Amino acid sequence: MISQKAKYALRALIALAQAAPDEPMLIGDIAEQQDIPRKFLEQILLDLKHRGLVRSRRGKAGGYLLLRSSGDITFGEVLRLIDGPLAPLPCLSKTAYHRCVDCQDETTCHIRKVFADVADATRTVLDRATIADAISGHSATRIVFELN
Amino acid sequence: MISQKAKYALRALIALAQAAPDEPMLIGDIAEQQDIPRKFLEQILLDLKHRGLVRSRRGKAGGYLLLRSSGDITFGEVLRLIDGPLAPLPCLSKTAYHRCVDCQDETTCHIRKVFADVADATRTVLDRATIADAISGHSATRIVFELN
DNA sequence: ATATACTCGACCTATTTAGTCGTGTTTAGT
DNA sequence: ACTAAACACGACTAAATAGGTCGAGTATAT
Repeated sequence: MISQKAKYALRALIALAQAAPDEPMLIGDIAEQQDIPRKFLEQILLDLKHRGLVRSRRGKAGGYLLLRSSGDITFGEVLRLIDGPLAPLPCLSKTAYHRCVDCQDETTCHIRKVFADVADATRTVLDRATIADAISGHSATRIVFELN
Repeated sequence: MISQKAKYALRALIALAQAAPDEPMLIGDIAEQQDIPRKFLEQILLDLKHRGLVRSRRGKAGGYLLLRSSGDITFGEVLRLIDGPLAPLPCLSKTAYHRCVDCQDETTCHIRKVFADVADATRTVLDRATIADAISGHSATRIVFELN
């Protein structure tokens, strides 16, 4: 399960992508439109800003704007920044690899091989799906499963 | 990330599958072989027993045995029983569906569509991969990704 | 000036995770 | 029947995470 925070982040980005491209959108407006606790959303947008996904303007006529194109922001990127690595095991993360604490031998680990397939699949889907895709309802990836 | 508990459960099942088919294996032996805290493992094996994956014999010459064939126990089943639903959103779980608390309209939810692909992929992989597959190192599913 | 709006560290509560403990019950062997 | 071996099981605990909230501060347009 992804965190509530990550859901909020994605919904906020979708709201920004749907807003007028050059008029900043207020935190309060995003919060109300998307039904997100306002103070919590402040925190989230700040994270997104620090990571360069959005920019902000303070004071009157301030608010938030998408800094990059909605077709250029992937679900994978957002989830990694809010929830951490996508991989089901730390030893399978490409972006934040570290050994499983109690792993005796990674090359022969029986469960690792199964989860490598899971990691691969989720990474592919989430790193291809953009905010723009989500809005259009168009899926970026078609997945075909074949029996081995 | 899957929980430590689920990893332990999978490793314990793998150990049982690799043991002599009709001689019970001691909790202590599984714990030592797999480097799992013994008391914690007791709890886990009890869960697996209540769900019918293993059976136990008490007293001298007691221990645990696999109740079903290792080719019949899937990773999906084990993960669901230890960690709960596989789906990344509650509204995408086939086994434990429930509405996202703050969802305004499920049919038009933009993030749901993307995560539906993720859910599909992980379900497919995990519900096909068995304990026997894990031991043999043979992958049950080949996944092909196509651009849409 | 001043009202508006973002900034940001600190704080908070409930739940979950990862165990541990101790007592009880069952069983095989003598 | 006794006893040692082994599982059963509810209760307990510490630390981390999730999901927020608070309040003082800073920038900006008018």
